Amino acid sequence: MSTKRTYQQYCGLASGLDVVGERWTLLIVRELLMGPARYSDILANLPGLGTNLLAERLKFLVERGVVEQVDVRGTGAQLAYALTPVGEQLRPVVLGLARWGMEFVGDLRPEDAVRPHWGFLAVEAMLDPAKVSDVDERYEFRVDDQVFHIDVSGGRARAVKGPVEDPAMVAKTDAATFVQIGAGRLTPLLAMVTGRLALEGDMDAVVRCCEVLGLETGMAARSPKRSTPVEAV
Amino acid sequence: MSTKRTYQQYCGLASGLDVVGERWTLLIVRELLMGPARYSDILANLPGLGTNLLAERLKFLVERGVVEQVDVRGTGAQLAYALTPVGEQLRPVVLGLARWGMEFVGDLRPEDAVRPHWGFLAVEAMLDPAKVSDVDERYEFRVDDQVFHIDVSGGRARAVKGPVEDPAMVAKTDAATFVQIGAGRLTPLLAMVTGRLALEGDMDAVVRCCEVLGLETGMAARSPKRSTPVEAV
DNA sequence: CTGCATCCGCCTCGATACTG
DNA sequence: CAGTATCGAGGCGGATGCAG
Repeated sequence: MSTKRTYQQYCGLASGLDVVGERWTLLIVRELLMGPARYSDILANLPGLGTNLLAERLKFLVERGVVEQVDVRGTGAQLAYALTPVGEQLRPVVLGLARWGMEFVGDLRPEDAVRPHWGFLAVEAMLDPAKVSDVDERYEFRVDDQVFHIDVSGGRARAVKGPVEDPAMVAKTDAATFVQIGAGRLTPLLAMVTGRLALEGDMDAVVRCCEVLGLETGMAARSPKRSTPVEAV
Repeated sequence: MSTKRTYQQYCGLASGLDVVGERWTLLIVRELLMGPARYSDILANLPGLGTNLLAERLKFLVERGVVEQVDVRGTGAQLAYALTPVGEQLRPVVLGLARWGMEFVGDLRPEDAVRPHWGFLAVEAMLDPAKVSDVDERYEFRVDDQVFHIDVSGGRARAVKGPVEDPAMVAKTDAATFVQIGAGRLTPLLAMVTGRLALEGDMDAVVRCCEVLGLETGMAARSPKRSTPVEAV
C-alpha cells in the first residue's frame, strides 16, 4: 500500500526530483560519481544515513535505471553499485549544486564529516573551462590518502584520479583545509603560511592552477556567508 | 528545540542540499526563476504544498540569502518574493535537473498538475547552445495563456518572456502537449497531426527551431522510460 | 482576501537489532 | 558484508484560525 510521495506535476523538474529529490539520494549519487562503490563503503561515507534508507534508495534508483549493480572485476563475488549512463548524466547537475553550495560551507565543526575523496569532486566542480590557460601541464593533489590531478591540455582541463608524471605543481594538504580553500574561506597562501598546505613546483604553475580553479591568490579570504548558524550548542 | 536536520558534511554539495535540498524547496525556486511571485501565487502553482511549509521554506530561504522580499512596483503595498543574486545562480542547476528529469516524465495522469508557464523554463532547459543555427531569427510560443519566444542572434539563443515581432515561426499549443513534446514522448509532427499543436511560419524555421531545442522532427516518439508506475489505482 | 501561525494525523526518517 | 525488521521521533500535509 506504499503510496510513494510524489509531486504529481507534469514537469521535468518535478519528475527529476521524484527520482533524486529525496533525502540522501544526491549524496549517494555523489559517492557513485567517483566510480562504483560497495554498500558498506557508501554507508561509511555517509554518517547518519540508516542502513534501511540506503537499501531503499538503492533499490529505487536501480528500479529507475539510475544505478545498477556490477561485479567488481578481480575480487570475484564482490558486488558493487555503479551509475548507469542516465545516472552519469547527473554529473553536471551535482557538480553545479556542489559549486553553488560552496557558498554555504561554514566553519568546520567537530561533528562535521570530511572525506578526502570529496576533494576530487570539489576540484571537478570548480574547474572553470573559461579560465584554462594555454599552457599544457598537470597539477597533482594529495589530499590525505587520496591522489588525483588536473590535466590541462589543448585548452581543456579534466580532473583525473591517481597520480601523474612530471606535474608542474604538487599540492599536499588535508581534506578539511582543501574544502576550506575551495569554499574561499582560506586562500592557498594563507594555508601555506599556517602549514596546512604544502606546495611543490613552479610558482607560476601554482598561479595558473589557482586561476583554472577560480581561486584567489592573495591573502584575503572571502567573508563567510554565515559563520556559524545561531543555535544551541 | 528544533534541531534542524542537516547532513553535517564538510562539503559543498551537502551544504547546498542543506539549503535547497528539502522537499518543495527547488520547486519554489523554480517558480521564482520566472520572476518575482507572491505568496498565494506560489501556493496556487504548487498543489500539495501546505501553507505552513511554504511560509517556513520562504523564511528559511530569506534567512540564507537565497530569496528576498520585494515590493511589486506599481501596486504599492503588494509584497512579493524574488531570488537574490545567489538564488539566481541556481538557474543552471535547476534547468539541468529539469532537463535530466525530462527522461522520467511519464503519461499524463488526471491528478498531475500542469502549468503553462513551466513551458518557459522547459524551453530554457532544452536550449542547446551547441546547436544554434547561424540564422538570426525568433520563434514565438503560445502555451495556453503564456506567451514567450526564443531569440536566436549572433550564434546565441535566449528564452524571453512575452511576444515578439516578426517571428519566423509561431507555435500554439496547450501546456500538457508542450511538456510531452519536450520530454520526447511526442514529436511536433505527431502533435500537429493530432491537432494539439498549430504551427505558423516558415517550415525551415520550424526545423531550425526543433534543432536548437534538440527535438526529433520525425514521427517516432521516444519510448517512455517507465510508462506507468506499477501501483494500485 | 492575502499572508501567515497553530494544531493534528501520518508518513518518512534515523538508530538499533537481527539475519543470511 | 549486505542487507531486513522494528520502533520512536520528527518532518510533512491538510484543515483551521486569525490579523492586516
